[in-house]
Amino acid sequence: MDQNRELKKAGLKVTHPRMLILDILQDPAHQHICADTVYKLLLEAKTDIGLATVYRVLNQFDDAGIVERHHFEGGKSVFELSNKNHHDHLVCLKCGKVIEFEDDIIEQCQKEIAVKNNMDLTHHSLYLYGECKDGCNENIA
Amino acid sequence: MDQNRELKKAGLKVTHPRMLILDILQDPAHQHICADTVYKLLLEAKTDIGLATVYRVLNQFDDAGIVERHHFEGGKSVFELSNKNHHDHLVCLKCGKVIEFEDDIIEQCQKEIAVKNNMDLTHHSLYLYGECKDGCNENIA
DNA sequence: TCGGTAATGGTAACGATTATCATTTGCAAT
DNA sequence: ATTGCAAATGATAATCGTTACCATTACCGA
Repeated sequence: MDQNRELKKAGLKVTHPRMLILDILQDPAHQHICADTVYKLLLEAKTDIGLATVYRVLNQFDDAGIVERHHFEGGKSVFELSNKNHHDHLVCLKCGKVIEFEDDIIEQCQKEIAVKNNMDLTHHSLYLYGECKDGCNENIA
Repeated sequence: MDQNRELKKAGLKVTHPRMLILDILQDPAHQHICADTVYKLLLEAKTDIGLATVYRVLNQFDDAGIVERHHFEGGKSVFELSNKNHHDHLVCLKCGKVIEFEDDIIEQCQKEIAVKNNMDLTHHSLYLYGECKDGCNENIA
């Protein structure tokens, strides 16, 4: 069991809810997922995990660095596994599609801006919003 | 009256609450202000404008393009007058200070990324978070 | 297997924001 | 100036995402 080790490494006890939530996060179909959707998926899977636990576990995963939290427009947090390279996001406001991208030049500029303004940079959030030119199904995910 | 024209141009009736809120937004001391703070200032000014009206008016100003809405970390919206050049924000997580900056290179990169991914860019949000190296009073505004 | 601590689920509570609705106000036409 | 009516307002209930609380349950080392 791989999740097993992942949880222990983070100092978290291996419990049923945490395993199931990690499963969902690891499913490529569920990138950038919100707490509510995780909860719905757990319900559909006929488990009886409470919404409070979903929020708690996602927060713990965030604290442990297992997931990253994002604030896209809309007011709710979305999470993604943090086992990939740093990247930013391009979000389609029509269909909800999320494209990940990396841009070294932007990263470099940000560092310079922080230095210029006498700040220690801890993190940043960059979201580009737009509309797919084609292949957009108009359904917000 | 300057506000008068500003409101009419936006197709908004000139009312007491809207004038007062516009006053507050135009005060350089109140850049990046949240709805709650606007309401508190109105209370201190011995007016009897309701919180609902504050939210309503800020939304109308946003729709009319009079203000811009930002989502800094912390979950609440902050507003600033949009009568200045486009810029992004650098936020100190210790003292709450907000520094505005412009970076043409970053802007250019963003456009290229959108093109590369076949998206029409409508807007973006870029926030840099960090800590002042000095002169930071540790009080969240 | 047992025991204690940590984790859980249900639900109440919370903060930010919006909806509802009866009352008041701006303002165009008189 | 006066009137009429749609638009705006204020009080408050309701909503949404999230957290707090607390009695019960589940991990896991001894």
